[in-house]
Amino acid sequence: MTVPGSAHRSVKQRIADGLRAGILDGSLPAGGRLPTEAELMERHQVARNTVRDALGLLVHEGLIEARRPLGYFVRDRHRMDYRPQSDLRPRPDDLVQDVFLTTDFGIAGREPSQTIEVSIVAPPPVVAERLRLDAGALVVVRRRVRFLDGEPFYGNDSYFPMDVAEQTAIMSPADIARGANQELARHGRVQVRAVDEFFVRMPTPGEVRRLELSPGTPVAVHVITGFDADNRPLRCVLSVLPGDRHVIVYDRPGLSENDGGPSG
Amino acid sequence: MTVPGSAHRSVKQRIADGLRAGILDGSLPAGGRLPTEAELMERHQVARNTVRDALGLLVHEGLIEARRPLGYFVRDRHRMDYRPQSDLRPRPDDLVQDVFLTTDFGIAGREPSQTIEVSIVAPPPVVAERLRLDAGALVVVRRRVRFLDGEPFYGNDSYFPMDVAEQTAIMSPADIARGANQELARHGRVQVRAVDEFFVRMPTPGEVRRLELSPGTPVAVHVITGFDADNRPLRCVLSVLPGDRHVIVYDRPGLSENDGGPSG
DNA sequence: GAGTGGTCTAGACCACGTA
DNA sequence: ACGTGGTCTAGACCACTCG
Repeated sequence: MTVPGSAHRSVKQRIADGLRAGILDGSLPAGGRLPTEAELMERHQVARNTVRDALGLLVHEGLIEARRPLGYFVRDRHRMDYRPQSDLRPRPDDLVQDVFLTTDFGIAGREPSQTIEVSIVAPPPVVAERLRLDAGALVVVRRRVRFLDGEPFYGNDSYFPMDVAEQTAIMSPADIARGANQELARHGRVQVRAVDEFFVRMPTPGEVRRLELSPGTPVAVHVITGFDADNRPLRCVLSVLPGDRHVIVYDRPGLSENDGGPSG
Repeated sequence: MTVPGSAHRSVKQRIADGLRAGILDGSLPAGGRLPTEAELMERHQVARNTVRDALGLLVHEGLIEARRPLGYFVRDRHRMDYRPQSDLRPRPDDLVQDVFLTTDFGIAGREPSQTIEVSIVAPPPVVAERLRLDAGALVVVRRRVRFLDGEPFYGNDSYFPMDVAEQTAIMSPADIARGANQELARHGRVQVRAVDEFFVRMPTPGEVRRLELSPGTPVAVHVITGFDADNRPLRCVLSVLPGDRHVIVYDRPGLSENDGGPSG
């Protein structure tokens, strides 16, 4: 068709707009089923590929997902909180509860589990940079996936320079009894400072498989670099958090003038 | 075709795999041009739509973008840091510089600018919750977009309950001289605590327009809720950070046992 | 088995910025 | 003007899984 005066929205855009509006205003509730492709073809009198293009927009916006052969469904989000600062101070759970009454923070009743796999590898560039490693240097990595009721919750890969990890329990593919920090401290490597970074991006195909991500699900990558008193990097932890399952929470005293903002 | 023994990868997947590998190993460098659709059709002996499906995968992974009529290009990322805690303590720029030698944190030489627009609206649900507003209650919102060299850098919307904002400079569509916190404090509303939350999701079409986002670019939504000494919410700030332009950095003392982790 | 979405083909015309 | 990607059509066959 290509109606000239149709507000510069293509057919697939207008089909997507209608469905999106229904999702946002609640007339298509979370978990609800959308019309089938055939129904949308009939309703809008267009070819199947046009309908699929429209649905593809919503899939990549993270609003819907296809469950073949049941149809398309409005995605439902049950996000859990992730607290990077949890070791710094006690969690003011009472206050948070009070503040966010309607948010689902529940973890109760869900069975946690994890897989751990220890290996010696060439580090990815992001890790090599932060650990200040020479090209070709190897690292010990503890690759972990944490699950809740069998559903992957996040990936957590800890990288250690070889000289830091050797002769410690870090090399063992089991949970570290008192945590990696105390294990390192027992060997004279005390971490006194950390830098946290968050990147936001679309997942790699490997992450999609490992964390069972639906299309349209971005991830936050939380990179923690720990340093000793001499400012030498001791470890680098790379957590991959699916965006549809987490909210990252910091609680802090202070004024917090609007946003922090960019700096250079 | 549907070759049975082809490792369960579809044709479009295999075309995408080849291009992705080239991007990741550097043989297709950032900023470089990909083959045209016609060239890929010829090379792989497939229909145009199949080629487009393959390229669509990479577009939605955020790896490439189309610049019509020039072709597809490998996306280049120049991410700037965003420091939510910048008002809490001086930035240890010296240390950070030392740690991340190769990351581009430069803001120098780029001309900042912003647009501000003040209005009274019904708050979005996420804000109404955090401000503990009754249904139907209105808020004052200062909607801001910050630019660097004319390129949208992030959106920053500050919401205030009506009773907090009225009679203050917040209602004026100009920059607030000493910042909103001091302006509120001048009126007896002192913020003593804040909770930070980060959500990761795909942008809405409105955000895509406002921030000029390419397809495959997720956003981090930084929600700050500020409280006074009586634990009453004073303000809620919603920053929308394009994932291709930012890295969020926290610097903190302490042990930071691996990751914090989920809590309930 | 029936019906869903997933993949692929082979065409057509359009919109747009570069040159 | 040209070549690029963007949109749309009208078909075909396949893979999957629910009932």
